[in-house]
Amino acid sequence: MGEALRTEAVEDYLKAIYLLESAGRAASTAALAAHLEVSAPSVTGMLKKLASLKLVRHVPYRGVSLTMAGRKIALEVIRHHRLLERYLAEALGYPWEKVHAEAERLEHHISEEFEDRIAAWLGHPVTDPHGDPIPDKDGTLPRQTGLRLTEAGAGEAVVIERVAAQDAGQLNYLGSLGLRPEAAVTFLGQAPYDGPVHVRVGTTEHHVGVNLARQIFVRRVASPKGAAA
Amino acid sequence: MGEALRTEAVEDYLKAIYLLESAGRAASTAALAAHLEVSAPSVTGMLKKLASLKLVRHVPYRGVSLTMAGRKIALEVIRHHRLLERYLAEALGYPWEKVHAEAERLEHHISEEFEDRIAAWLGHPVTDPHGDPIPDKDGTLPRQTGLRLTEAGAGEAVVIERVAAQDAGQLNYLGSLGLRPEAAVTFLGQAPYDGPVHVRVGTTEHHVGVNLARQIFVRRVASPKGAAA
DNA sequence: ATTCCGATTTAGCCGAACCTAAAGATGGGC
DNA sequence: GCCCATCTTTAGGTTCGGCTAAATCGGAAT
Repeated sequence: MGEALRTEAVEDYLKAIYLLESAGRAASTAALAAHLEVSAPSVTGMLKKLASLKLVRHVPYRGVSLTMAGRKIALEVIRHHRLLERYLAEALGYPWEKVHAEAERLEHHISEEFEDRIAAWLGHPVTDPHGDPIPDKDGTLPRQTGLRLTEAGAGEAVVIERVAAQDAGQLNYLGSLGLRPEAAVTFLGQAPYDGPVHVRVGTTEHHVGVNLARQIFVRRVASPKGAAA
Repeated sequence: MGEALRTEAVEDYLKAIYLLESAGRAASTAALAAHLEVSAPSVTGMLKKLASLKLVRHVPYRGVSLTMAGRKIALEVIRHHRLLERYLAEALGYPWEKVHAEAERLEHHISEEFEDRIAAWLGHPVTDPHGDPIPDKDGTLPRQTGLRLTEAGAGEAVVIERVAAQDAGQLNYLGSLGLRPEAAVTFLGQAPYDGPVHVRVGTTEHHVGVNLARQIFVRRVASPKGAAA
């Protein structure tokens, strides 16, 4: 006992709590209900169960936080998810906007052996196709250093590190523009009053709505070979 | 509605009924209970549900048979299972005695897109690693023509078509002897009183217990290049 | 300090799929 | 033709994870 309680629902809740926590947002009942598409009372009920299992700390009316044991499970599920996304993209040619849904289905059902085999096949990657870090088997995560594209200096050359958009249509659109992890782009600036963001990819310029652009995280690039003054 | 009822349990029952039917054995409550590792009353309950969904015909105290709708679902699940087995073996290097357990986990959770992509990757194979036929997308099955190894004529050259053993240890053993689908072997004969079966694989002879040998299905081979009188 | 609104929890319920214990059907042996 | 062992179903109950409706909490605004 202790392993028997790892139902799909339990794993889903722990993952959702982890993702909310790591996005800086509070893991409130309402946020979890929205994330998991269940009613608020269902969330309360499950949180009480998770607390009794010592997987979360639950302060009534104040939300939850993961215990070490809960975080461990969450990271295992996230590792499965992100490895699967990467595998689906690389081994089976899935377009990046479709990998999430399929990985979501499979993440609870793969064995440790499957996990190990796809990780080895992929060469133990550290990020998924969206640029999100893949937790190590022992639960350590590569540090994300990025800033938002919109926070770069005007005219600055950057490399896309991560695209946080979830919607398949948005991802497909960004992909068609070449705005995906590892792409080198130049942030040209932003029109006033939350206007569109101007960005150069290769030789073409694109305008991207602010809300979408804010989902793009980049890292500064040292100097794109001999470009410094 | 009509799709919503395809729970994992429903799919498992339909698959088990199909496999029992196609093995010639009656789909009795007891047989299903043994196969699915649940109690007999649980089976009765589910059969009533399946009957109300028009997926099986249930004559109380007489067992069940699949309707067309039920057979369709069973074949879809079996297609998933066998495609997965093949994919795990070929794409990820799983040994054949391990593919069954992993496919069992995943078969209910892959999307149609995943099914299509692995089928294409494999080149639309018609058998799984055990030699069992993979149903087509429209539900048609390649016909199995084989006879049991023990039914071949003494001294006859045959090709293994299918290995029906389920146990991982047995499969591992047979594999280590080279007794796997597509292997060309010669049936040398059988010791009296249900004694071991003698078979030649390549240049070496092996003795295999009758019960295990009876799980091996073969097809007669025309003439192994210039071997005829 | 009081009110009020939104967020949360409690209370009570449902369906799916399992279980055990007990009752009922079937069919083989005599 | 009857009896009995075996198989199957009925009866009643559990757990899990969801739901709605109603009560309650807590913080923001007056």
